[in-house]
Amino acid sequence: MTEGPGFGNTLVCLSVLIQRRYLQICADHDLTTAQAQLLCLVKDQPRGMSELGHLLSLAKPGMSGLVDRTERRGLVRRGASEHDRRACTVSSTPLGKEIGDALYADVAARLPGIVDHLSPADRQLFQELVTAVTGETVSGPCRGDDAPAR
Amino acid sequence: MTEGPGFGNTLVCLSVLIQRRYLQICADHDLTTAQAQLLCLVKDQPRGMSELGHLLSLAKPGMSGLVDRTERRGLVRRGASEHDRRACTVSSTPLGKEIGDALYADVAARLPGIVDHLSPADRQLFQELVTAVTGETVSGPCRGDDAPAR
DNA sequence: TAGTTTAGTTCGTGTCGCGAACTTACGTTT
DNA sequence: AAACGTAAGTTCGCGACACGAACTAAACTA
Repeated sequence: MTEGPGFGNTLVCLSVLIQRRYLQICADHDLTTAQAQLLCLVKDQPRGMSELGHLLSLAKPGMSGLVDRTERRGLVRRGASEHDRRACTVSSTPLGKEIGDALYADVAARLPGIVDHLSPADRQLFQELVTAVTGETVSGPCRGDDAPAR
Repeated sequence: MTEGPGFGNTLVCLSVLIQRRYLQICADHDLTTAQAQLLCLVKDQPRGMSELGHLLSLAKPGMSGLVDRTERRGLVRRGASEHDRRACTVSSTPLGKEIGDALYADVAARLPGIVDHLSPADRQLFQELVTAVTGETVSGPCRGDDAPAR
């Protein structure tokens, strides 16, 4: 137990810091964070609803609603699955792909700004550690796996 | 620009990781994250609505609603301000204080679990860097100041 | 005293996400 | 083949959350 008692709370503060900036970036692209995350998962490949629900830690009604709203904005599209007539796949429309790519680039450009006041060496170190913490899952955009409970 | 293109997204992943765990801890204390943050800010001292709105980055209707809901649960109380009959202060009830303290302790105990798979040396390093990033604001619970725009 | 600013509230709207109940389709069993 | 259990999504009703606009009341200012 090397951590001081305040470390847990500091982590919350860090998360809030990131979330606020992320929210702002999403808003600049006229997206909510939920729709942004969906778009990022779908912009380069179609995915099934249950897969998305698992990645985003959403139950089925949550996924349905999110896809509904995003589809209504013309960013995403439901398609039929090949081998299962119950299932459907979610893919991005050209507009969605465009917005998703722009958002991704903007996140890459602007989010690291929260560490601007660190020295270059510390920035580098921080980046490596964050990558280690989030898991070696550097796979593409953003995963969301997290053993839900303990 | 030392950061790789994926760093911004990695930060989002980290934030999601923290948020999910935090959400679970809050749920275990029967709190939403919004109410938890409010409670933490108020459990050791009364604060005014506008101060809270600033700390939580909420507009006035958002604050009113949040305090409404939290007050309805008996965790928080509105009181009159000394020098301004328009203003009101928000303070915690004994129940709110109790729950807030328990939540705070639980956050301190369980949130650092996300770095469990790091080596002790890396953990220590990570903790220091996160503290540096969130600002020297180690003041008590959790602040929320963030220059809203870029 | 009149006009302006400030603190909070109320109202209407939209996003978000849950549980419960349901429909449809798949897979298996008998 | 008919029947059952299971899995994928949807719909409904609910509550939390937070915004802009419009409002009230108190404080400040001229």
